[in-house]
Amino acid sequence: MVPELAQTEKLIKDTAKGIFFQKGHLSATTQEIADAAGVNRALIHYYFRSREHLLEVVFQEAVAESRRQAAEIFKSSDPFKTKISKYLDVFIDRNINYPYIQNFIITEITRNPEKEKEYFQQKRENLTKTILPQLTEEIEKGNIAPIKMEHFMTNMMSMCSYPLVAKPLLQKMFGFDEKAYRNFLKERKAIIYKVLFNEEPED
Amino acid sequence: MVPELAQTEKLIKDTAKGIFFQKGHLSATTQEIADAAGVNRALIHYYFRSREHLLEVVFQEAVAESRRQAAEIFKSSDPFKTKISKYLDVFIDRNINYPYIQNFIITEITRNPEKEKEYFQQKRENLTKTILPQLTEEIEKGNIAPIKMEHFMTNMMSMCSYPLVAKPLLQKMFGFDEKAYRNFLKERKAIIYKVLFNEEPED
Amino acid sequence: MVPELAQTEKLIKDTAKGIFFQKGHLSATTQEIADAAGVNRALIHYYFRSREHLLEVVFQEAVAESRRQAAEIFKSSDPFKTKISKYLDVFIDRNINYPYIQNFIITEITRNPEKEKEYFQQKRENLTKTILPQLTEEIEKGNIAPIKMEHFMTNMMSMCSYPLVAKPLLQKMFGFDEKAYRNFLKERKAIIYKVLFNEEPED
Amino acid sequence: MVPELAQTEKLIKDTAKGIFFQKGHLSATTQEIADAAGVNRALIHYYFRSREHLLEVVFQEAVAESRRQAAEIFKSSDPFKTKISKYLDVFIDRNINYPYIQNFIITEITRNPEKEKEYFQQKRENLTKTILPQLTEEIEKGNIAPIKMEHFMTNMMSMCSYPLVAKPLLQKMFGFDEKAYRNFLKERKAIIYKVLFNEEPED
DNA sequence: TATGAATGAGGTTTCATTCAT
DNA sequence: CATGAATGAAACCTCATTCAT
Repeated sequence: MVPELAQTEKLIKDTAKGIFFQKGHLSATTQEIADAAGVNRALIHYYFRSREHLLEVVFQEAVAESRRQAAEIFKSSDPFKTKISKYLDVFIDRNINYPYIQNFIITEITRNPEKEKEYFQQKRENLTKTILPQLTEEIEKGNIAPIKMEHFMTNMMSMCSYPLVAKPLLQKMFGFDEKAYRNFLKERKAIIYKVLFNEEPED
Repeated sequence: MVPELAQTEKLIKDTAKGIFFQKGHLSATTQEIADAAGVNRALIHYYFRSREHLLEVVFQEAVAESRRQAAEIFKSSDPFKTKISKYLDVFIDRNINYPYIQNFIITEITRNPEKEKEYFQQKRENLTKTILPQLTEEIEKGNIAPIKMEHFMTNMMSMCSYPLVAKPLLQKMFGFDEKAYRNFLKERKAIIYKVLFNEEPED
Repeated sequence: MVPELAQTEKLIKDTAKGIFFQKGHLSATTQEIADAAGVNRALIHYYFRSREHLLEVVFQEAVAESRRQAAEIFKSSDPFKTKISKYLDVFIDRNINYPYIQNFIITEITRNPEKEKEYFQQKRENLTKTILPQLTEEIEKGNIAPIKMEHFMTNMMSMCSYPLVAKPLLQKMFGFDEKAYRNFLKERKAIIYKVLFNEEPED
Repeated sequence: MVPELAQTEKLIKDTAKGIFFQKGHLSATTQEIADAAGVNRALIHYYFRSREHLLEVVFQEAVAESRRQAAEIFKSSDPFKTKISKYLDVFIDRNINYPYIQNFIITEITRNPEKEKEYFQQKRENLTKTILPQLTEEIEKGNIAPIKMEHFMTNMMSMCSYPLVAKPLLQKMFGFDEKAYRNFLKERKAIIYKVLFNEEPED
């Protein structure tokens, strides 16, 4: 009730982030968000103008750091396998807290394939100009078993994202509680590395 | 204009199946479905009582055959790797036509984790009573590299489902048109087998 | 309660017409219109999609006949004064039933001057190509006292429209009830003619 | 940033006056007014209690001088035609700067006919006790063609007010820019006099 | 079996207004 | 004086669903 230095905007953002990306309730109502944050519904519009804009803000904030880290990793001069290893680490560590961001991305792209056009443009360039040559080189050196880039990437993304996207399904299926599931996700870093390269990761 | 007796129910079902599971428009309105089927919106309620029930019916119909086939495969006396190989074949061939069924399953379980309780109960039993012993046996025989059952299953499910769930995303990223994407999915049968077992499939 | 052959759409239109253009309540709510018509508010959207569209439909319907009649009068081969006389007759007779249409037009043009652009384009052409030459001719013949076309038109429009636009104001000021006001408006036909041409109208 | 003591109230009033009565945006939001004045929205309520009250204040201020001048004119011992001539002069000169005040008056009276009851009471008395005898006298003297007081007043008010009320409409129709329109309005003083009395004004 | 009409519940958004500092 | 924050009321619109024929 006592507003402290515009904390409320952050409160709303954090609440929304929790509902959208931790609980996975992407269709949450402004009323639900307001209730969860303990504020008046109109306040959401006061700070964020529209539900859509709130979602956008919250999403960008949630992925900004991930993307920055990923870019940094792939710009480095590390060997290819090290890059992948670091990427797995960062990807899982960050998404473990917001498991449903991946669902959101998928849902958005399905609903509106033109959204984030420029992002995909850039991503595609990265793939052909950065990943592809490095992967090819490793294959030629005999360090990696021959595989098309698209399948390699799909394998990696699948094994990283699906356990997030399908979290409740796998939890139910394996009987994992929250803690066990977090642990399971952490284990996957090494598992995925091993499956991709058929060898144990270094550390 | 004169519908052949009771064909309309099927028409609605097929139309809904297409919109929901082929086009991936899970939030489609009854009006949209009715329009696509060329029927009056009220007919949907006449035949299916509610939007929710229609979705349920259409879903069950779409997965029934898959589940039957899967059950049959795992009940057989084939060697484990053969079972997996057959399963990959069946799973991809069936889901290639309804790529968004996996999204629906995930969405539903996320929204309401208690849904399909008995199905998961049974699935979990299958895992511990059927898959786990067979996998353990193969590992002991040295046919498969040591791996926890949960990771093995997650690897397999991830690499099967994610390319369906995230179809538009991968299409954009790789620049695949519809035909190329279908082809890509078919190739994955062998790819997944190889990644799981580190050896080429037999046929 | 017993719907008779889609009368309801007409009922809503007529009710809206009454509220908007007879009572002059241009800011009437969809709820108010629905209440006045005795229907559910959503029905208004069922038939007319949006409040704006309803207003548009109702407006066009209300002015269509007026415009047709006016066009006919000015296309005829009558002498200029006869045309004006007929126009006064038609304008007042029609607007007496929907006095607030003039307010609506003014409000709309004020709010959005680009609306009905093409209508004004045409109106302006009419003025310079049709009215101006005829008025000039009459002046040269000595039938009308010299006056700029713009002032002539403004005089006429003012004396026709203002008593509609400012109906309640004049009613209050003169102490006229509804019947007296209608009568007053009818009298104005001759008055305006006389003021414009400084002579009695023929009939 | 440091406002000169109590200038803000005037700033808000002037801004509101401009928006309401010069730009004709009668439905302007408190936010819009605050933005235009460069002040916080809450200040409007601090000084004026409510949007409605601000409008009232601004309106009264805008018409006070006009009414004072009009009263003075009609209280004088000038001949009737002189009075009218002076009134036209004053009315147009004042309203040329606030063209939309007339719209506001009309809108208000339409919305709530009981508003300004006492003002109309008095106006009506003026008409019967002051204007009517003078007009009658002039008619009997043969200085003015016979006409009912109500029509005379309506003619005059129409020709004065309508060009203000319908400013954008006439501007569009005649293709007048702002300057041309002001000029047009000034010309109308003589035009109206001539139409009312069928003779040129003296000066 | 089929349909046009009708409804109620609920969602987003806007706005004047008030509060607390 | 001035302001950012907060609120309640109300507006528009959409949708699944039901009704009456």
